[in-house]
Parts: sequence; structure tokens; C-alpha cells
Amino acid sequence: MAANRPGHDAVVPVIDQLEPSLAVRHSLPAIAGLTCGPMNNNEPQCSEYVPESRLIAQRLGKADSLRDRGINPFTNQVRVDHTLADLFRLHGEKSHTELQSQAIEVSVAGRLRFFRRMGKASFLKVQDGSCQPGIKPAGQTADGRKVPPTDDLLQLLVQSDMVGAEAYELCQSFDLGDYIAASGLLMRTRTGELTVQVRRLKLLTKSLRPLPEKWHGLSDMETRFRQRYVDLIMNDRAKETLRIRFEATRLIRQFFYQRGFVEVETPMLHTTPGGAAARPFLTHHNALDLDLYLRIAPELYLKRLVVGGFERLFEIGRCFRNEGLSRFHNPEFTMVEFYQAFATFLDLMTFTEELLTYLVGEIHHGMVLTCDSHQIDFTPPWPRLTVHQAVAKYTGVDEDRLHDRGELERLAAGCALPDHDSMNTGKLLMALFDALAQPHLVQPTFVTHYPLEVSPLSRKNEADPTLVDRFELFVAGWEVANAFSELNDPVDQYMRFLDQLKAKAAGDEEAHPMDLDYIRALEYAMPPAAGEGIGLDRLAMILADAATIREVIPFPLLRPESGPTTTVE
RNA sequence: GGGGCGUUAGCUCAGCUGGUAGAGCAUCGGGCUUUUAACCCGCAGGUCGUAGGUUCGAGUCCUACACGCCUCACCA
Repeated sequence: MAANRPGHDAVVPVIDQLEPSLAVRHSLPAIAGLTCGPMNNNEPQCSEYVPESRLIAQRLGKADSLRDRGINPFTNQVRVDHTLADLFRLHGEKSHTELQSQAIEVSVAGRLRFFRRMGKASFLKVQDGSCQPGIKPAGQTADGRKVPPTDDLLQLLVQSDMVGAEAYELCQSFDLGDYIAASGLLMRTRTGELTVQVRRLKLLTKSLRPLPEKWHGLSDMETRFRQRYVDLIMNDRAKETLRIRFEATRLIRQFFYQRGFVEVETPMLHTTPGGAAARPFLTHHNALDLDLYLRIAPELYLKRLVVGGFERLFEIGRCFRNEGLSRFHNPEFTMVEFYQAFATFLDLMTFTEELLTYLVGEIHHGMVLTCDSHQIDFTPPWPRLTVHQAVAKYTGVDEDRLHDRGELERLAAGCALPDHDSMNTGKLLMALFDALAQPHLVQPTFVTHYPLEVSPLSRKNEADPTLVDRFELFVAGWEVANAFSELNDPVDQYMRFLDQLKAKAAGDEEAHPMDLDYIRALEYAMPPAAGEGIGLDRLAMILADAATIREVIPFPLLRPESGPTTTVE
């Protein structure tokens, strides 16, 4: 029997003495954050390990006591036959009497989250990776009453009579946070909760560090982001937010695959940081003695692939911009960028509606969601406004007058826009749009026909060469996507780069650099194409109703905990 | 980078006009064999972010610094 059930062959004996050897552990000064000393062989050198607190020292003492009795507090000998979600799905609706007559035996494992000791009986609750809101069915009392679940956890009932006095004593030393395994028969308690009546119980992994309090949990933002692992254990919402983000990534891939797009990867180390207007991170390759930039956008490499014949491609990848941080900006963020030959920006508007309604439908099972306390309806088609129309709509100024520099200046002065004298007319118009129109674009809205000056990689509009065939998508007042018909005339592109160089010389730090290899690629002819970039993080914020970009990034950038470790330049 | 707010026990938080630090939960000890934030009794736990200053005396007032949050700027 033991051979068949390796997870349960060693129900461990009593721990007689749990008193930790505190004197030894406190013989070295505690250093905040230090978790482990040097290791000379495969075994941890416990005497080098300095506990950060009395509570950790106590738990270390428990682990030592287990070892003294031949029990490995970090065993991997376990067999599990149900995740908690499986168990709830398979057996969650069964009544008290069904469970009694069927005698269903299950083996489960999870993290101990609640522990209620009642003398010779204890109620434990465990959590595993399958725990998700909505999976656990209502409880059923013996007289047929339904009791709504209060958590997503599986309850275990450990009784001294059932497991034996020694094992019962042992389990009393378990701590919240420990991983444990249990097997036994399913039952319902008096209050109707589906519960494993434990026959065998085993500690799998000792948790040395106490979890936050069960009622208030972990709410400190700094700790939540620094120690995301604790956040995910404690906060269902945090886990759900990241789950939605990862699910969105999966769905986006699926959507592109279904439409014949090839997923590609292009360099993150660039010698020329192009494809967007942003300040790059600088790094250095030692062997080549070469300064390199972390990419600010994959755009120019993706279009080189289009030249090479990958006519429908996409990349989901990290971009890096050396700019300020805010609820919408993390220095590294994820962009999904894609190109389609023989398409225009008009095609991509429809494509974008299809992609986003697919995501919203799959994740929310409907077209309406709540984001930033707005009700947002994704039912297509979405309104399309030109930049000029949008500014006109929200300022009341006649659209035709927005082509007049003086009128733009007057509006800029009216909303206290700084430094507008030095802006070219296109930049000024966009600054007005950002300040006056964008915040109103709560429902999904395409804004089209951007000024040429702010779009050095876009194809000119054939009717009005001061504009480009470009759109951005706004949702909840946030920019979510940016797309255009690609400029594929190498001479025009060269001239645009020259204009950017002039802007740079005039002090525009983010002007696009000249990229002669890109020009050379275009000289071989890039098919007419349209391309788009979607900020995956911001999209995830919308899908998950996250207040800041840090919620949808598992490990957002924070300064180091213990102050600067490098010299300030 | 500017402004505002915050940092007190493992967690969540009190701590008034300056007088040597408290609660709940968790831990530890005792009791309790169907609990649901279980309950009852008891013990322990803190270099009040760091460094200076004012004061007879600082968690509290002042200055600087560190980290975080909000906001503006920068920025998509």
C-alpha cells in the first residue's frame, strides 16, 4: 500500500518538543532581507541562516524538530488526484447523503490558509493554484438548505480519532502558509460545507515566513508590488487582474493565428532606437565594445520583415522607454504590434474592432464592461473622428478655423498650455487634442488623420498631404492603439528623417533618428501595408478594470528597498 | 524634477496641545471533537523609516535623506 501511495506512506510521528533553539539563531545580528547564508554543499548551512524575526525563528525551530525526527519539512513525496477546482466540479453538488453512500476518497494538496483548532478536532482550509472565485459551489446542509460559499478554499476536518493521536499532535504544529497534503473521504459539515474528513495528513513544505493577517490581508501597495508572491496568495483581485492580463495575451495570439499572421521576434538591442518618439535606455556590449539601446518600438524591424516577404506578422514583446513613471507608464511595457500587406489603416480599424470585441467577449461574456468607473460599451462599429473634428467637437470652435495657427494659439492660451510657442502647428494641434478632446473619449473611439509633423513613418493622405493616414483608438480617455498606412516611399521617408534631424538639432530630444538601413530596405520595395501597435498593458487595465499599470504588470519597476546600492552619477 | 500625503509589533491600524508606546488578528502556553473573522483564559512581542537638530524630555516639533502613494511636469 505504501508503495502505491508514495504521498501518504509516512504519516509522521508526534513532535514532542517544538521549542526553537532561539539562542543559537540570535547569535548573529539580524540583517533585514537576508534569507540565507553561504552554502558549501547540497545541504543548507542552517547555522548561517539568520531569521529576520522571532516568528521566523519559531518556524525554523519547528522545521528542525521535524528533521530531528526524520521528517523532511521540504519533501517532494506527494501524490495528488484532484485539484480543488476538479474536486468542486466533480463533487461540489453532491448532497450529504450522496457523499455518505458513495464514500469518495480524494487526495489533495495546497497551502494552509485557515486553521481553527477545537481541542481534538481541527478545521483547516487549503488553497491551490486552481482556486478562483466562482468555482466553489454553494454548501448544502443536511436539511437541504443552500449556503453560499464564503471563500474559494477547500476545508479539511482533522479529528484525533480519525488520524490517530500522534498525527493529530503533529498537525497542531502546522502554520498558516505551510503546504500540506491530505487524503480522506468527502463529507458535508453541519453547516453544509464540502469537507475532506482527513484520514492521512502530511506536511509538504514548511512556510517560514508568516502570511499577513487573514481579515485585512495585505493592502500596503509597496509590499504588494515588491512581494507580488504574497499579494497573489492573499488577494484574489490581484490574481484575477493578472490572470485576465495573461489570458488576453493568449487570446490575442489565438486571434492572429486564426487570421494567418506569423508570430515573429525581432531585436530588443538596437543600434538605432527608432519606431517611436521616446528616450531610450542605453546599454553596452562588452565584447563588441558597442553602445546599444533597448528598443523603444519593434516597428522598423517588423517592416524589414514585411520587405522580406512576411506579409502578415505580429510580435508581442517588451519595449523600454526611459521616461517618467505614472499610472499609465512603466519603463518596460508590452506591445502587440502587427503588419498586414495590401491593407490600409481603414482595414485596421475594422480589424481592431474585431480583435477587441473578441477579447471583451471572451473575458466578459458581453460587450459592456466597467473601467475607471465608466460603463464602456464595445458594441461595434465605434465612432470615427478626425483629429480636427474631435478638437472642434469639444471646444466648439469651427473645424475649418483649426487650420489657422492663430486660432490654435488662442486655444492654447485659453487652457494654459505651456511652451506652445515653440511647437510646430501639428504638435500644437495634438497638444490641444490631448488636453481638450482626449479626456472625453470614454467610449471606444477612433481618431484619424493626424498631422504630418507628428507622424514621420506614416503614409501621407492623398487628398491632404499635411495629414497622414493614421488612427489612434481611445477607450476610457486612454490611448490604446496607434495605427497607420505605412510610408513605403523611400525618398519620402528619407526626407521625413531629415526633417526629424532638423527637429533634433533644434532641441527636440525625441525626434526620430535617421536609419539608413531602413531606407535601404524600403528601396527594395515594401508592399503597401498597414501596421498597428496596441499597448497590451493598457488594454489589460481596461479588461481588468485596473487603476494603475502596476496592477497588470507582475513586477513593476520600483526603486530598490534598501536605498541606492550604486553611486549617483 | 515640483507639490501634497504617508512610513509605529508578522499584518491592519490607533497614539490629541511634546511627558519613556496601544488595539485587533497572527504567534506562544492552557481549554474545547462539526467550525466559518470559531470561542474562552493567559503570556510574550517595538531602535516608532534613517541621520541630525530644538527641548529637562521627541512616535509627536524642525532639517536633511531613503522608500512609497497621489498629483503636476516629462511622456503615449
